Amino acid sequence: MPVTIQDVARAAGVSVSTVSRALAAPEMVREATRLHVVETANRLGYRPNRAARGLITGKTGNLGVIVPDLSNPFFPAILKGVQSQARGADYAVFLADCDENGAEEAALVQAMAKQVDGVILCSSRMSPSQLERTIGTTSLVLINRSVRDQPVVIMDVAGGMRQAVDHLAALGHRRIAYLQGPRNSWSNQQRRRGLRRAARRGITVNELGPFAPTFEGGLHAADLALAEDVTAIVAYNDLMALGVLSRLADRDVKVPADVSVLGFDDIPMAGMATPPLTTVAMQNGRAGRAAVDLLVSQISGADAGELRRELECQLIVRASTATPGTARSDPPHVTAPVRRRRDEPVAGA
Amino acid sequence: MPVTIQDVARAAGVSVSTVSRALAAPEMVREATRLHVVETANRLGYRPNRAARGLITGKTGNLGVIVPDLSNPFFPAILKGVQSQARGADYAVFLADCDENGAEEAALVQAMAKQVDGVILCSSRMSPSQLERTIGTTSLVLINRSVRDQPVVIMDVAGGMRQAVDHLAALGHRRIAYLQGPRNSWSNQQRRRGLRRAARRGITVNELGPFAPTFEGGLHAADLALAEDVTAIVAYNDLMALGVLSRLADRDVKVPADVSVLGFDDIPMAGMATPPLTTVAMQNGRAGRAAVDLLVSQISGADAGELRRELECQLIVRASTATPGTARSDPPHVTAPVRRRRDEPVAGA
DNA sequence: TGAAACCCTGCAATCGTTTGCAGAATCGGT
DNA sequence: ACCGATTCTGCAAACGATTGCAGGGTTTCA
Repeated sequence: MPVTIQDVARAAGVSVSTVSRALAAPEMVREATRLHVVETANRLGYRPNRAARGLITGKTGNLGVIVPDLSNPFFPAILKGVQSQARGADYAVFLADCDENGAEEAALVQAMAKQVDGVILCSSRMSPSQLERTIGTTSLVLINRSVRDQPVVIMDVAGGMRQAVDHLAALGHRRIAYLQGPRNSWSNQQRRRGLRRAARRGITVNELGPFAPTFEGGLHAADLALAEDVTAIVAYNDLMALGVLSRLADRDVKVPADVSVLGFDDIPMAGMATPPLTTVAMQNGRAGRAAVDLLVSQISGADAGELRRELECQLIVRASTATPGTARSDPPHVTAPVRRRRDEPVAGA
Repeated sequence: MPVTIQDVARAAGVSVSTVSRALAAPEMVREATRLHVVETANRLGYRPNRAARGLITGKTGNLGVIVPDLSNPFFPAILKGVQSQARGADYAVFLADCDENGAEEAALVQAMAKQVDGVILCSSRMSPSQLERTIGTTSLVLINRSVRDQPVVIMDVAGGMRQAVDHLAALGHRRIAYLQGPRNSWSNQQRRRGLRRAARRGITVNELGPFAPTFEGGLHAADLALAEDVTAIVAYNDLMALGVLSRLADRDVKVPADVSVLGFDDIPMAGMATPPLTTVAMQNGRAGRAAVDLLVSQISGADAGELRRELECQLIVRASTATPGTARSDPPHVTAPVRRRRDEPVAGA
């Protein structure tokens, strides 16, 4: 039923080789025949069968993307970049969701390997040894994880965090709390790295947690943070920060008057919170596009392709940060802030 | 480099046909050889080349999904269902994002056609004529759109809306506002269909809008709704409802004391708002799985496969709805609610 | 022991393309 | 008009799998 190259050849009165060349290597066939062939092909609505082509060329024209969890808004944002860049480079993309499971992820790469020219791994959950074993199966590009001399796209999370610290320092904060996400995650480590800037700025950082990187995690963390003697709270991500905001509102702690709150990621909801959240934006779409570029250049054999693409993060200042004590009704040096000490009991989970 | 069926055949000391059969048609080969072949295949790490198989069988073992916009959280939720169900049925999935563009969507189906056994269209943006032309290109399953006798998965949005109306009626609301989304969208039409139940319940509905189906659209709509003489506001979706909540909070209108607010979709953020949003949940993951089932059964030629799968919606009652005037400090019959009349000027966009 | 019946296995064609090689066509120059 | 040099074009093999058909081996029964 579908129209093949044979049909076109017959209709155009030439051989299949000529059709193939007319479409793929225009300089090898006379202009007149080329036009004629192209016209016939269009008329019949011919589209080459990529599988057949792949069989002989060894290239499939596909690439794969594996994400840990589609319902985490972070990944669709990247995917969207991958999508459009891939389409531009005439690649189709296979998608798989590994459910946050490293073994599953490795298996998916294996399963995909034959059908794609390369795979993009977003925030890979594989263990180092799994990863090591996977390298070489097919071309790989990693996003948000760096390993050996594999091409990677990295978000400069530490840099983003440094911007956040500088921002808080400039506002006059001297004691801040950092609410950790999953302890050993790459992201959490990077954020902590950025926090080291604080010392040089004369800021003390209380690291709390780890907490679940969710709204609920934020609710949980908020109370603990309030019990510390800090003027600003930096959350592992926006979801947690939103939770913090919500809990603080419940407890009648004013943001940013009583305490400043910072998030990370700049999810769409961040700008819609009350108050709108100051946060660090990552360039997810860009990351996706960059990953495709890296992958394509790796595939096309240009071993001179760059190996590491680092993307800036950008602090987005909104309304959840201000100078400490700013709008407080009683000046801080007169009345102690309504904040509990560490050793006092704390309400809520 | 990759291990082919030939390698396995050579290593096992049999012909390629035997290998093929040992793996695909176990009953056609002696148990002993089968075991031997399977063992060698595993040892060499053989995985059949799906493209090659597809060439001869005509089946690719892939299926495609096209969504209008990955950054709309509605779609990843469906995708996740598609993903896991497809993996279970041993299909790989191609993903494409058509950027809300019907023509692009049609083109993508064409491009995919040769590489997949069927395509799932989520909330297709194609015009009826585009759709008509696309049908027949390949097997199709539509989600959230019904057409001719194509297999479809439908969310019973009208039913969900009826639950919402019944809920409000039971609470005692008599005048409600509906904030419309994109005027001619299928979803908007379905919601309005469900609203017709209101009449039978003695409820008057003021239809406002259309508005952008976004947080900002909700901000915009909130003021207009307040100007109406209503006790409850039903938004086209949660994002708008969140905007409404935010605007209402700014204007010191208490929810649900002064006015009840209802959303639609049950996005993750809905439960985290203050107050947590009463909304209608759709079974997105289920829809994705159902679509795969329909597609697979259609592909495998069972023309007896069902054609229409309707999924219930479920009202999730949280804290943004209550009896009208419930917690109002002054009883409504004493002091008129702080709500403007339609003809008064209204602040904000 | 021989033949029929049956079960396995191998041969070879096939799917739709690409591509090296050789042959056909065209062209220019004399 | 003939020859060599250039273009073009076609033939056929190859990619990795599946599958109809036929042949080889084993078994069974007389």
